[in-house]
Amino acid sequence: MGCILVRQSPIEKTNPEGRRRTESKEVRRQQLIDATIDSIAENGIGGTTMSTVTEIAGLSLGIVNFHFKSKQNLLEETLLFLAKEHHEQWLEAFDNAGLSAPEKLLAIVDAHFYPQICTPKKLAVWFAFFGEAGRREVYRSLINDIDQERYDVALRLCSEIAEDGGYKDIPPRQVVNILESLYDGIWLELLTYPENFQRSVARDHIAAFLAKVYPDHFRMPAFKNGG
Amino acid sequence: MGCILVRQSPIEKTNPEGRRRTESKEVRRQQLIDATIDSIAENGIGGTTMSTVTEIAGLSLGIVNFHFKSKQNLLEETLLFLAKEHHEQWLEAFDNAGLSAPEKLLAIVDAHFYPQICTPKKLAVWFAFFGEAGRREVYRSLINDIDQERYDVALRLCSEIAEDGGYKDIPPRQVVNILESLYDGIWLELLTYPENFQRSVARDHIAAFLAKVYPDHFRMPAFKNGG
DNA sequence: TTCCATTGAATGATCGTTCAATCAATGGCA
DNA sequence: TGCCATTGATTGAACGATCATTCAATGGAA
Repeated sequence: MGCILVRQSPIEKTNPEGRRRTESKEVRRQQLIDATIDSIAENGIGGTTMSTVTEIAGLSLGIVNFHFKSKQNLLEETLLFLAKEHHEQWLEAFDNAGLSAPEKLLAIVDAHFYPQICTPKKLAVWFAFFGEAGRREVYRSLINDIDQERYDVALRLCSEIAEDGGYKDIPPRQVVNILESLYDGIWLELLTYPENFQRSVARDHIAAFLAKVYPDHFRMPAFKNGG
Repeated sequence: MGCILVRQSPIEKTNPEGRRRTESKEVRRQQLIDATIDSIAENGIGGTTMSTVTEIAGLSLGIVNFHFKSKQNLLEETLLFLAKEHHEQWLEAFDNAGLSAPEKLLAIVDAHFYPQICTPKKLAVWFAFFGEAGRREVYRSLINDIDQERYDVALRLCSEIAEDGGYKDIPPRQVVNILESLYDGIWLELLTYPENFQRSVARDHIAAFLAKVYPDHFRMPAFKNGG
């Protein structure tokens, strides 16, 4: 969880438990963000306190207000971390995909179900933020730019596919709106009924939609019984 | 908001503001549930306190613990009220619809976007509950039976339609799963971007999906630019 | 007068935040 | 290298605010 990005200092001096007492700001901030994700997933935002976060991180109570302006700031940085992580993933998938528009679009879809992105823990945190009625505008404006880019790219791809295939009954914008709804809706199903769904099947549901809308450009996945 | 169900006592004696001081348990409970919906929509679950609820209801602080076992019990009764309200609506729509399976199914879809059900306030409350990570199991088991019925009915209808039309590429169960995901996902879009979507357009998105999956049984809605 | 709904002050618990004290790492100096 | 002063990270007790809940007192209906 972000540990890739942040270098741990070389082990020079360690306390009896093998942990350095002091670390760089960067390391501590990520450590606290990771602990916040764990705490929200387990206790919800309402049940997440400075105590739960610092206890999970194995640090002392006062340290959050040293590395973050406030608890609210810690929450916002946590949301931003998840948004950036997702953004990196789909952008990388997009770049590495084949050159055709369907391949590019399917890469974006698939990125939603990567093991690093689509974990029960992170889904719980996403919907914890989305569900915070009092601060929806704050959270939305935080990730708006990041989300907008994905929307725009998908719209461009769908327009190209629709043009190429002469698909006229559902305009590209509506296809993208349905796609975006499906991401969220299927994520919520995965979160609510984890025993009934697998990531791969969830992904196939979206692929099936695309195969129906753009039949000459996407292959219908094979569905077994159940799932 | 439920006011239809609960009779206000006849006005016999009123205080200077024109309100009776005492009311039946039934009236007070609904009054507090309505106030809870308002409070959650405005402040979130975390920001909803005994004070915010009783202030909105125009009652005194201590009254919630007189009519409900606890704050948590008030929250659960509120969720249950919304679930039952939704259940009533789609069941009535289902009964009043035409006899064919497509008509029945579309009635269930449409019920999700009734003005009484699909309000910004109530959507905010739904997702506030879904987002509560710490108590997801509690809330889920509360509404599970109610939701299961809709799922089963929809599955039966889709099976009938698939049989009738010889649709074989997406099994009925997967169609229903996608439908359920679309309800949630489109509700979330309506909640997050209320300025970009209208209820009727949101409903057409689902109708468009059905027209693609069961083309001989559902008509593709006409999409204008935008929306 | 009886009964029950209603009130709101009081209580104890828990929260976010502050900050003086403490600890460890680093750089300069001998 | 060995030693010390400086810097900055870390700790946790303390504080004030806010919360859910309790309950004795009050009000109104029958």
